[in-house]
Amino acid sequence: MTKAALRDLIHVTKALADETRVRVLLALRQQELCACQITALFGLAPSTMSEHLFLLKQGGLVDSRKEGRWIYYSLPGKDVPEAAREALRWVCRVLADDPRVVEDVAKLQRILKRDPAELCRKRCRKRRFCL
Amino acid sequence: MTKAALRDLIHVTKALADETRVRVLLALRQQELCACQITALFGLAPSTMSEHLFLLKQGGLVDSRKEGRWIYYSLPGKDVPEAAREALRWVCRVLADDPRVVEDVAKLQRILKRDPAELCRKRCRKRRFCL
DNA sequence: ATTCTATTTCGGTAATAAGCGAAATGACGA
DNA sequence: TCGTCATTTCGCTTATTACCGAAATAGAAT
Repeated sequence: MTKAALRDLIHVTKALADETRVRVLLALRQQELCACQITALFGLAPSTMSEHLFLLKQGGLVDSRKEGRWIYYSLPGKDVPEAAREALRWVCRVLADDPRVVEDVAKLQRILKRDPAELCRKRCRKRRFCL
Repeated sequence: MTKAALRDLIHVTKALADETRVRVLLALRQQELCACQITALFGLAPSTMSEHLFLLKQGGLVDSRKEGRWIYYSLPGKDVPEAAREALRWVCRVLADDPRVVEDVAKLQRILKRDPAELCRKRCRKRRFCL
């Protein structure tokens, strides 16, 4: 179809070849999340998570939307590139019941109850803040 | 479903996160191939290819069968693990028309015309033999 | 304008992975 | 048995990547 399907696919598989990144995708199933919420969910440095999100975006596995200072990430909509669409369905289906992913969802519920602004402040001031 | 779906899936995605390895999978669509044929196809050292094949096997993306001194690799049959089945269909479908993959198929035709024994001898004696 | 603040970019370190050649393994043939 | 040969394992080097903190960027609020 497209000319460089191989390169595109490798972008996708490299993006998926890291535990943190696939867990991010699973966390986005229900709603979009801002970068600080994702960062809080996994307890990594903001810079680290930013790089993970860049790789996901490069693979076409997430969309991002800027609103004020916040950047919201979400699973891609109808414009999802071909190489990524099936991969997303596959990953979400295979991992839906994985215990780690279930834990992540529970923790995410707690994070969503908090004010994102306050979350960010805590997160960015004192590093390694983890709910 | 299974307990450690996440670990299994990462094995699959890491196996797929390398250009050589996905090209090996595509080359196996039509027929099983022995290790020396695969090695000749890509022009890598036998030890390197052996490690690639190990990773593919670890991800459940190939089966292997020993016949005498030769080891034949093939796409997995009905016993393919859940984490790998859909991934295989996805990769093969997305890459079917990629120019590099098409080249590989053409080169593979030439390799299949040769006697595997002779191929192996050349390949293993003088390293970097490439058809 | 200046100060906060959410995110990204940069520089560096430690862990992981791809590549090779040499040596080990295991099966066949003389 | 002994050598031959296809493949794998091992030790090593180089390249890539995950991670961090510090600095840079960009948007909001004062």
